[in-house]
Amino acid sequence: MTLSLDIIFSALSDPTRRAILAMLLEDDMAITDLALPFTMSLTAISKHITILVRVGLISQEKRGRVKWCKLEPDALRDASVWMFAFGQFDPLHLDDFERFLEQENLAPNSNTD
Amino acid sequence: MTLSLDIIFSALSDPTRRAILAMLLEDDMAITDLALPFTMSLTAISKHITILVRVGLISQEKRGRVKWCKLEPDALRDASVWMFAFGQFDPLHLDDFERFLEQENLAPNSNTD
DNA sequence: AGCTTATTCAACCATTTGGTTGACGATCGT
DNA sequence: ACGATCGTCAACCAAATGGTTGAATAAGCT
Repeated sequence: MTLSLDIIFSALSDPTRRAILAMLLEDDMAITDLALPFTMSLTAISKHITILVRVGLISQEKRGRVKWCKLEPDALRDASVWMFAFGQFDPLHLDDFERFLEQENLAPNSNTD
Repeated sequence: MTLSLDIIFSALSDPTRRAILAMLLEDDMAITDLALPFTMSLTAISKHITILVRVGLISQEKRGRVKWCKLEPDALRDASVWMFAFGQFDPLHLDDFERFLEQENLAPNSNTD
């Protein structure tokens, strides 16, 4: 349990990996496509994705020769809870979250029609 | 901004540092006291604390020869918002948080008396 | 069958990280 | 003034991290 926090936070500490996750927020993608925006090698991106898969933030399904990557936000749950336990000292946080969600139309109950 | 997420998540990825933060959740403490529960050297703990100060998670006030450390949970704000933006795919999260806060008596409005 | 595309593997490299020890500067108590 | 305590500094070390290149595997196209 404490180990999973180690590797989750560690996985999130790299900007390339966070960018990959952000891309998957839009849609499921193949590894080659995920690598496209970056200047670094495909191998490097592949390694980053391996790390994200290992910590459960990404799941993969191989169809033909292409591996489709899918965001698994549930893997953030423990880390979210941990962080929120510390954030509690600032009484504005919960409101902040809700306001953020409203703004971004990301709230679970935001009726976006 | 993206740099601060790097260093915040990186700071959180070490179990010793998270343990230090947890200790400061109870009370402000001196560095020597923070080091007490750990088997590693005082120097090692001092370095960990330096990192936590650098990313803003701890503030320090020197009184005499002892440096008092204080938790600064606001430094978690950006990271919390980032994580929550990803967690939004699971509609249970907000409830989870609130339930967790209630259980732990950590909610901003939990009347603990 | 043969070329192309998708992805990983293996080996290597530089830098960062997390730890150690021993010495050092400051401050406190007596 | 002296010894103990608080904390950092400097130098060092092993292991992990993030990247590279070149070759290998596997699947699709024609």
